[in-house]
Amino acid sequence: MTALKYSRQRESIKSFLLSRYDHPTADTIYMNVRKEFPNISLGTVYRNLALLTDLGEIIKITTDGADRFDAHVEPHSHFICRGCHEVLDIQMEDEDFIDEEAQKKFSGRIEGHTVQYFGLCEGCLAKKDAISEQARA
Amino acid sequence: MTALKYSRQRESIKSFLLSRYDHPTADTIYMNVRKEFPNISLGTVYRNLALLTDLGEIIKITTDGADRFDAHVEPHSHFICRGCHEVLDIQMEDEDFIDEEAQKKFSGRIEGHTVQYFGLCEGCLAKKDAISEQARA
DNA sequence: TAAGAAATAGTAATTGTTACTATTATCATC
DNA sequence: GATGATAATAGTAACAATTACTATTTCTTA
Repeated sequence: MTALKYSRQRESIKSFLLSRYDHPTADTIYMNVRKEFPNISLGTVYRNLALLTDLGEIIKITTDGADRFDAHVEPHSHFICRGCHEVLDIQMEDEDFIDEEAQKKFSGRIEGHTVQYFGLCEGCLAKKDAISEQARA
Repeated sequence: MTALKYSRQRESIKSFLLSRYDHPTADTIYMNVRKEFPNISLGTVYRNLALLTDLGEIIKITTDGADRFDAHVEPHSHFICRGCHEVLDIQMEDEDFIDEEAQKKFSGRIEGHTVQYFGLCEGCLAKKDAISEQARA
């Protein structure tokens, strides 16, 4: 039953995540929370991220390289740039029906889904165009 | 320009992957290809998996734990069981329109997407029901 | 069949994450 | 407010997955 006990470190981790919209990694979170708790341990960051994820208070985004975290839990999708690997939000209205579609063809129980879009972000697209321009000259 | 050079090991890795529909990890691939090449190196497996992924001949599935690989590249989605972590295929007909929907709200270029469904597979569902049954008794 | 380059095996190093342990912080009860 | 039970912490060690390095081998082409 192990009751949950308050911790300032956990509070700080969560409020840092709430202030960010760029899906930071555990390490970035560690670097920033250290400003408030100079000797917080990286293990504490990981433990609390796992705990908050289990509680449903934050979301873990598993992608290439390190996992990323997001305290904005309203359903939304992510775009991952294959140029700079930045993770951006995409607000989709009502994707739920695809669960129902998938359920029709599946004998287990579908509880939800995640969508990751990929391509090039605005910045990388501009950079790429500049290079093609240059090659043409 | 570094020309691509044939290798029996790469061939063996690819043909093993083509024979499987359960999205094996690098380690499983290593174990199996070793039957044909007893002293193939794990590094060779990783290097070729990365190369084949870049060439678009196989797909890398990044999820909790080790990455998984799939040589069946026709567009399809994956279901990941939160009980046993098994990865199963789900064939969806024409999901492409969601790229178009997402593109409307996004200033970069969306080239594609992946969907991962989650829930409980048939086996884990049965197991869970058995436990509830027992609890009731 | 000989030369040049890519791929390999074997091993070491790196990265991201989890586990362990002695100490500290939180919280309910007095 | 002091006390005791236990959850959470800092610090460090261990771990698993993956990548990097290097001397040797294999493939290609001419």
